Amino acid sequence: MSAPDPRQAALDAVLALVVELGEDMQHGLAALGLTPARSHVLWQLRATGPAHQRVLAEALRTSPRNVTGLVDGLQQAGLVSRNAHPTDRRAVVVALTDAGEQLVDGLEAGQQELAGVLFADRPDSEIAVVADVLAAAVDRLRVAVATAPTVRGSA
Amino acid sequence: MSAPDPRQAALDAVLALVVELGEDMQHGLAALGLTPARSHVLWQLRATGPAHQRVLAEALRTSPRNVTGLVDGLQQAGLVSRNAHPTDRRAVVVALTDAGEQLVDGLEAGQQELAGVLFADRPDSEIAVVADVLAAAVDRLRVAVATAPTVRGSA
DNA sequence: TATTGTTATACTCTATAACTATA
DNA sequence: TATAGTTATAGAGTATAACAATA
Repeated sequence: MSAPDPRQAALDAVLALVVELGEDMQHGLAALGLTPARSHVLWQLRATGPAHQRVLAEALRTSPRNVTGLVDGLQQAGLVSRNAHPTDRRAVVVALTDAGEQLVDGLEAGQQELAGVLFADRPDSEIAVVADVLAAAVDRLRVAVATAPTVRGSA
Repeated sequence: MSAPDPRQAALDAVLALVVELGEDMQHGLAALGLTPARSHVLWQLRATGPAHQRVLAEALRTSPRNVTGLVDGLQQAGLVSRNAHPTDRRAVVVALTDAGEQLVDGLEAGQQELAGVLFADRPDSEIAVVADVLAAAVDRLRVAVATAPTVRGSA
């Protein structure tokens, strides 16, 4: 379609990857009885260890109400447990169960495998450029979002 | 965190960009009274012209039932119209209204602006590498998904 | 008999507001 | 009075199944 702006082409590729990646992830998670939102909770707990629901809500950038629902589902699936806070009887501490921890380990293994599939047959030098440029893009986007209310993409 | 596999680093950057990009898009769309799913319909209609709902369902990889709901919302917002099919009285042809077309134009302009923001201050040579590697990654992912049921990522 | 789109039903994610129990 | 988490309510996205109209 007539060689466009290289930046536009790069963004197009990113967006296409987003779509494809998102669908594959969703299918993979569904096969494990998970949803993207619930897997976020698991990843977060694994990164930070046991956490208050309020802290989880902030980290996931969602409402406390939503965390209640997500933790409900994960607890029912036996992937997390709700524990009493040692000093604050209002607070709930959410922690990964053994099954939950095992499941996230599996997700991480899948992710590494995925990285291999996506970038196979490409020299490390190119991959390094991609990682560098995209990491910088994330930073720029964060700054832009913080400055202006919204930069605006689409999908 | 100890220099990891460059491929893993690149995937991490992609995923981080996905999260940040996704949130910004969602905010931008919400400001226009849109959702990601509805904007997909608009983009699709713009790419292909007026379409049957059944074709839309396939293109969006969702159920016909879902298309009914999405088109309902867009029609109510005055962005698309439902028209009779010339020969098949069962079928409904969905088309962008002028307002809908205008809105997608605006989305595209925002997308181009976004591409500029993300990749500012980077030489074209690097951007070209990124576009090339990511486009290849999308292809590989599609093949992998078609071959194995799911490659598995996470989020 | 097959196809198009709909209604019916259900589940998840998300958000806001009101409420309870603590602090 | 403020905070943590819940219930109440509502809208959107998605999926399956049953159904009407048409092919």
